Amino acid sequence: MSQLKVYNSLTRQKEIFKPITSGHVGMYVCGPTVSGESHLGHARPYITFDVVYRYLTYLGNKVRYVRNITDAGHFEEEGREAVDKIATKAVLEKLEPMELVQKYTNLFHWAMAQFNTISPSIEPTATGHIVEQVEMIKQIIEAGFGYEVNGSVYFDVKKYAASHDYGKLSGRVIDDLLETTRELEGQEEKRDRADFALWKAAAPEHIMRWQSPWGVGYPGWHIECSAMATKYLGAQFDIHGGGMDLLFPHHESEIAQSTICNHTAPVRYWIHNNMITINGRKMGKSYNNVIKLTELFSGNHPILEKAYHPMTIRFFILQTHYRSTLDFSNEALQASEKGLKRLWEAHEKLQAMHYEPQEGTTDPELESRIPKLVAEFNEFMDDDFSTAKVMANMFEIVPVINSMKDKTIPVSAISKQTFELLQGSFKTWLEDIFGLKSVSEADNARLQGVMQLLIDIRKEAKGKKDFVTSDKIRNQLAQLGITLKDEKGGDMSWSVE
RNA sequence: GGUCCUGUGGCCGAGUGGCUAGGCAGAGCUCUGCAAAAGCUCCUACAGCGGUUCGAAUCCGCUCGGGACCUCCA
Repeated sequence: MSQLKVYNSLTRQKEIFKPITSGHVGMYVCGPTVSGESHLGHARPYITFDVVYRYLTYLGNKVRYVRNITDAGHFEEEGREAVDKIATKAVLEKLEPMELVQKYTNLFHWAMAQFNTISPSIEPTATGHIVEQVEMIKQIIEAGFGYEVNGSVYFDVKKYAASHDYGKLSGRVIDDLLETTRELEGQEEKRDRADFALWKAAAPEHIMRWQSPWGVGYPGWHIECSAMATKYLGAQFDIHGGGMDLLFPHHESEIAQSTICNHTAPVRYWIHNNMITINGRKMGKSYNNVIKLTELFSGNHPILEKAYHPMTIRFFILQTHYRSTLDFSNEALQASEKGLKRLWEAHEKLQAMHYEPQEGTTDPELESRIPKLVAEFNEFMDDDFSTAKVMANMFEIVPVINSMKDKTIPVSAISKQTFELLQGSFKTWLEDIFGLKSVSEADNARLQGVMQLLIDIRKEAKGKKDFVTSDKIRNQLAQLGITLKDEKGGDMSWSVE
């Protein structure tokens, strides 16, 4: 049994994964800001870490998976005015802030269910942890690393950097940060350009506001994750995940805050997924190239040639290593769609198959190759979650399964033991670890009964060489989006578009 | 401007210095009443130029592309 190795952004190398407490894993993943609809880019981390979660569980760990909901507006600087994203949007849509947040939270949960992701163990909200955040800020001030100006509190990065390595995670050099030529507005209050807000005083028109020792305001951008991760996972925990774009300043600042409060580095393994790009460019609001998940599922977007099933997206994401960029295109997605169909149909055939021993039919080549390919599933996954390589191995096995189904290879070409290994592994890996499920809407007993009837009639017609009737059945079903296939040996199978 | 990543066949994408990943598309064949599916075979690429090495897509250097972060961002 090989050991799980993960690429740690902090050390920039693959390390053997060892949880702090053997058999238990604490994992925190940065969740969505529910001020708007999630898009394709957001799907990547949640699917990636869903598989990480599933795999760690499969390895026998008890995993506490915490993923926050950011429902308190994060600080956004637009021109001179500091505007709270959620508050602004709420005014536009004429909704109560919490109403808006609820709407998008529900939508997010719906999308995650479409992707068949497992719900986190704890899904804390920022608004539900204002007290914890205030407490943490107090601690930072007491420790001498925070200062108050006009009702806002900032983190003193320069002071922190004197005794700690600020920039360790993101590879940033503090002096470079200070020298940045970029002109930023609304920074007059800060002692230093590199400082970041822990608490912001709320302007009168700001709707989301809470009482604090420094006046009415709202929490800064990074503090919620520090506070909630500490609360639910402790001063130090195993894994912190999120998109690469959060490395700086978000995660870097999180480390600084938590280190001051908890006197220890908060995270053992930082895991970051890469971006989904479109025409080589990161998908993001600022680039105006966003495809929302609802649009993706419905096909209702000018870029989209058709609707894409959530499982196609999931498969598409898992066919690439999580640390590589993944470029969106209709062509690529349609390739995934077809690939997944082939793989899944083979999987279903395999599960429905029965082993029949037959003397002298064993194929030594297959008998040695299949277990090897299956054993590599674990090896590849242990190598920093190489889902793409596991998929590749599965595709190598697909022709064998199809041939067995068509009886061009006897099932007994492999031993019963190997057959059961294969059957079990496909189920475990595709369904439990990769979290894929059937795309078909055919899981309906009544429809299955109707189809069986049509198949029986068609078989009779074919038996009488009445091809007019048999073609009529097949053609009209095709028009309804149901594909009927004649198989070797006279059987027929069907699938819904 | 600073820091970092990256450039693989028609497309998408794995790739640990030596043993042609895989998917999609394309071509041929087999099976088949036809169709679809499936099976078999073919298509063997690593931006360019140098260097290290017995041997480089993989290491080093330079050049040229592309991107991310430095500002909300998955």
